[in-house]
Amino acid sequence: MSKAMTVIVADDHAIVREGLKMLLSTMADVTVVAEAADGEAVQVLARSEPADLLVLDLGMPGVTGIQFIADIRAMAPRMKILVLTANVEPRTVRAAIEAGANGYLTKNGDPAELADAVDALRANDIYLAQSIRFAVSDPARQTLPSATDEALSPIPLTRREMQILSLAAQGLTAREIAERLGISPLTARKHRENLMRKLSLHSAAEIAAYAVRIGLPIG
Amino acid sequence: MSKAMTVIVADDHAIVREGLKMLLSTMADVTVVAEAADGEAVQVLARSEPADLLVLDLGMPGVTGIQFIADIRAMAPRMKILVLTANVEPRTVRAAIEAGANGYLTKNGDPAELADAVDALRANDIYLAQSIRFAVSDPARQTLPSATDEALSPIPLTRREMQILSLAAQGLTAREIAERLGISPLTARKHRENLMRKLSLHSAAEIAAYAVRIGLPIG
DNA sequence: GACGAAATACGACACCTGCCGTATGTCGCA
DNA sequence: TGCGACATACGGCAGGTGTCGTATTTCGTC
Repeated sequence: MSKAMTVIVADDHAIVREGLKMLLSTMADVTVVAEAADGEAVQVLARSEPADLLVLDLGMPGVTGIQFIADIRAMAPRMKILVLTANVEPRTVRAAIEAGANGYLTKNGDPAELADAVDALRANDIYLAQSIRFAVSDPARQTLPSATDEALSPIPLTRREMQILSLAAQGLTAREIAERLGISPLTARKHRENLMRKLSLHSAAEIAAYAVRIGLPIG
Repeated sequence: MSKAMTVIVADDHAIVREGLKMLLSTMADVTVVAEAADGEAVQVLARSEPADLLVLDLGMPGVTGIQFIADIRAMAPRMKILVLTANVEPRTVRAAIEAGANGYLTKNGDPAELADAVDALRANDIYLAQSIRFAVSDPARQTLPSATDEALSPIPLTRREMQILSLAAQGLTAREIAERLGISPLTARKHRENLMRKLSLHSAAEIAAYAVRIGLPIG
């Protein structure tokens, strides 16, 4: 019927990309036209050759969380974004959708859901993995994402805080972080302090555990 | 020529399993006969229905590192073990091989390596991913793994150290750990010190990241 | 141009950490 | 019986952390 749907596959693991490509290629009217291994490649593709669909692993290097989705959404407003990640924190799911993602799959889910998700997105629906559907379906949030922004907002971190989170997660001290970013150790410390308050974390260990769990780039 | 090679695919992400199965099914004489999503399932399969090959993701829940490989090797001595992980620490690669793994692939590597690795293992060779080959090829380690045990052995932790690792990973201080275990804070501290030396970790953050990455129960 | 958000920067204080010692009791195994 | 591994326990010291302040500059947006 309609012409083939073009897809960009973005995941830092080549083996996972290959698996996704094979899974997608079994679907009718789906063509994988490009792949990306880091956030920058995704941005370049979104700007120069946006496809109909982007399958995006949130744990990639250079993909600093939710803000990245909003950036891609801004670059390629008509491209569907299907987030694929191991992360199942309700907060992140909500935030991803509000930032402009059209679907959210977990790596633990039934692989058949990938096909369902692609179909749903093709029909301009939003698709959430079975296992996390409850997270967004609570009655207080039935309104369209475009409406409420400031309500229970998904703890937005600033760009700087995102950087500090990533570096602190690697066990770097405030001084080391400051050196890498070319700022004062006291400033690095203050950024960390702020992000810890936002995320309700209380130690370096909790920062690291949190970062690994949400699949932040650790390298 | 020969009969088909039976394979068990073990990864906690269903989508990755599915991708691996598709990749493997494109190879001649390879049949995926089972899959597992956690360490326990792998052990059950190894005991009851060992296959010719186990493709094992080291990052799975219940797969507590190197010791797990040795256990599987003991349960099914004739089953080839192909380790697949994002981890590229030379130490881990060496330890995995010494514990009885027959191959080591990284998730970042060229997917074509999977076929190469399967072929190599079928021919009773050991296969290492291109990107990490240097790690084990240093001349000082050319001896057979069966010979040297005490040398750089695969980092055994005592029961107590395991407990402390788990608690420290949650961000607990020495005092809090001591309270939970009913021992002196100074003793808890010493246990932590010892396990850190064994694992070459140097901060609470690294402990937490390590624990989450190897899938320790996080409480 | 005015306002707010973000980024920058500094200080103080109690506490914890990572690293270095040492020492004693228990238990298994050769 | 004795050796070695493990668990227990204590202390010092330099440095880092977590939490509380305050203050200036830069930047986007209304």
